[in-house]
Amino acid sequence: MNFSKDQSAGYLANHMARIFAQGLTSRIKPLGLTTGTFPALLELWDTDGLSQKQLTERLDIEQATMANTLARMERDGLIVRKKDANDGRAQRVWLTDRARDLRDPAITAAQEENAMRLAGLDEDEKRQFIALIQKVIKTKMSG
Amino acid sequence: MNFSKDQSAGYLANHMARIFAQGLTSRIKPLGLTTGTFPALLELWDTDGLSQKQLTERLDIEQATMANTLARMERDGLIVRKKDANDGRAQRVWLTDRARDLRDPAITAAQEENAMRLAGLDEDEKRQFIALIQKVIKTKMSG
DNA sequence: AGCACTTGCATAGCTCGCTATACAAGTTTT
DNA sequence: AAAACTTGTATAGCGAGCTATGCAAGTGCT
Repeated sequence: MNFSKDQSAGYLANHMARIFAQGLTSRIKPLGLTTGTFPALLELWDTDGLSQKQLTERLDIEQATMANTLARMERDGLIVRKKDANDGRAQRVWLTDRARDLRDPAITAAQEENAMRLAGLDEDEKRQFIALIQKVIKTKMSG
Repeated sequence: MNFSKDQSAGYLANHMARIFAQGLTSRIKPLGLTTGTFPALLELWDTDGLSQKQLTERLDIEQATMANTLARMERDGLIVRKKDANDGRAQRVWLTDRARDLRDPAITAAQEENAMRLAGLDEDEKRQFIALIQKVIKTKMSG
């Protein structure tokens, strides 16, 4: 039974993700941000005041993971959590001014990281690459 | 400034890696294995008795991460660490019988997971997918 | 031989992901 | 209205990754 890690999609996916994560980590560290907060920030920059439930749905992240991430974000002054007026269970998440101000530099950092990592691919390859990953992800979401 | 997470290579890479990791986790849990040990096991199944240093180099994993992973592996009876005879600093890592016996079922599990996740791609797409990820990884390794 | 330097590993402490569990606030059933 | 169920968060505890730091074992210079 032969198995080469360098031909294994799962291994390669993990390796590549670590590389992206390390790069983004160092780029956004000067902003006082960490990678785990990024997805939540993207959603909130788009539509502020989402509930924790809505965030987990949009990001395919477990509820417990989101709760912990939001706790760190609140600790670090990026968000405030307020009880929903109509539903005493729900927590609505609101960005602070600081978080709003970080949008542009943070997105720039992410774009730079993406561009650098894909520098070895031509335009066609980049499109294919994105499309293929999306397809693999969709295979899970639908199955 | 527009930025869509679903067009961001870094975000997609992270998401895809999480999906692979969750799938493999559940598949190898019955074997008493976790994903973090998998890369080290692959190397050791191929050539037993590597040093910790050699493992970190072959897997592009930080030394501290490897030390922790090996500590868990030793705790779980997968490996034994023995001082190198010629170099009192180096630890050589040796598989236990149990770890050797797990090779075939573990690799089967990984192959099944890979196959399932790539089920939505045709043969040509699979080849392209692997090749593109390898290329992205290589961009880091060379730069 | 003695000193500084390098190398291999371990440890501390953090983020971020997960599962399992608890619990209070809603909702439905009876 | 009370009981049973569902839903939204929080917490505990673990794995896996990282940086920073410490330290003992080897190497090199003088």
